[in-house]
Amino acid sequence: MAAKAKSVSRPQLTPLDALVQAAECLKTLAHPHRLRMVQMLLQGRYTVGELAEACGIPSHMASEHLRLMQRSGFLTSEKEGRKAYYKIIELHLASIMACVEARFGVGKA
Amino acid sequence: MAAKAKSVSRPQLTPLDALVQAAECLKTLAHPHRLRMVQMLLQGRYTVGELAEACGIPSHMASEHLRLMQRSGFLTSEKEGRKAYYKIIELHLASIMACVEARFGVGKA
DNA sequence: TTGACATATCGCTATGTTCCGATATAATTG
DNA sequence: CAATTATATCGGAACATAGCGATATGTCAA
Repeated sequence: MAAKAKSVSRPQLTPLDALVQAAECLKTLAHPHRLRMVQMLLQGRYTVGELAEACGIPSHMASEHLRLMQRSGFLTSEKEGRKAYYKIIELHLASIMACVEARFGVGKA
Repeated sequence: MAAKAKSVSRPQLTPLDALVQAAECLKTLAHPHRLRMVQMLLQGRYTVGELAEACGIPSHMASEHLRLMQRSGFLTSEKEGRKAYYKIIELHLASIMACVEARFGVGKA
């Protein structure tokens, strides 16, 4: 099967089901408050309340964003007393956030 | 004071309005067919029909995805006869796709 | 135990997105 | 010119998501 010129120059395509997963992860990330939370969590451990305050949202909404990211495998949480600390477990988030910061600035922009 | 890490280690936050823009861009990217199109376009120039076929969707839907990405400043198009060639103009897409491929594989995964 | 606090969950509404058929425009071919 | 091809746009149905008040759960302090 001689194929068309194209099939020669496209050895580098990600399979569709991987792209479906990738799209879901990007969708999870694609929210300003969730981006802020990820950015903070890449620098340390924070509670729901701290993240909520930094985003200027009620803490029950921060809780929902965090739950969503936890379901996507981005985060995990540890309870300490009545507080819940979240932290990053998906290490690729660091490089993706670096890309985002390279494009959209990191404070000084 | 015991340098509660926090106030000291927090000079690195992206302003909220930049995160709003970033979230919009990520949302634009967060679709499997659009990821496929971007991945292909990072390797060359393609027409609407070629991209549609690679995604297995009707070309009028490819056209909509492409228009969306054009509005987000990712792409531009050039008409040649009755065909329309699209190509990447947002160069940061290369590094973001590299992150995505690092996490989700690029064919061999 | 009572009350305040921190977090989590539920139900609802408003809004947005995806997909699709139908139709429109524009270039090429016969 | 009419028919075909390639792309673009419109309108609507199905579905998903964001945000919010109300409420629930678990923890601490007095």
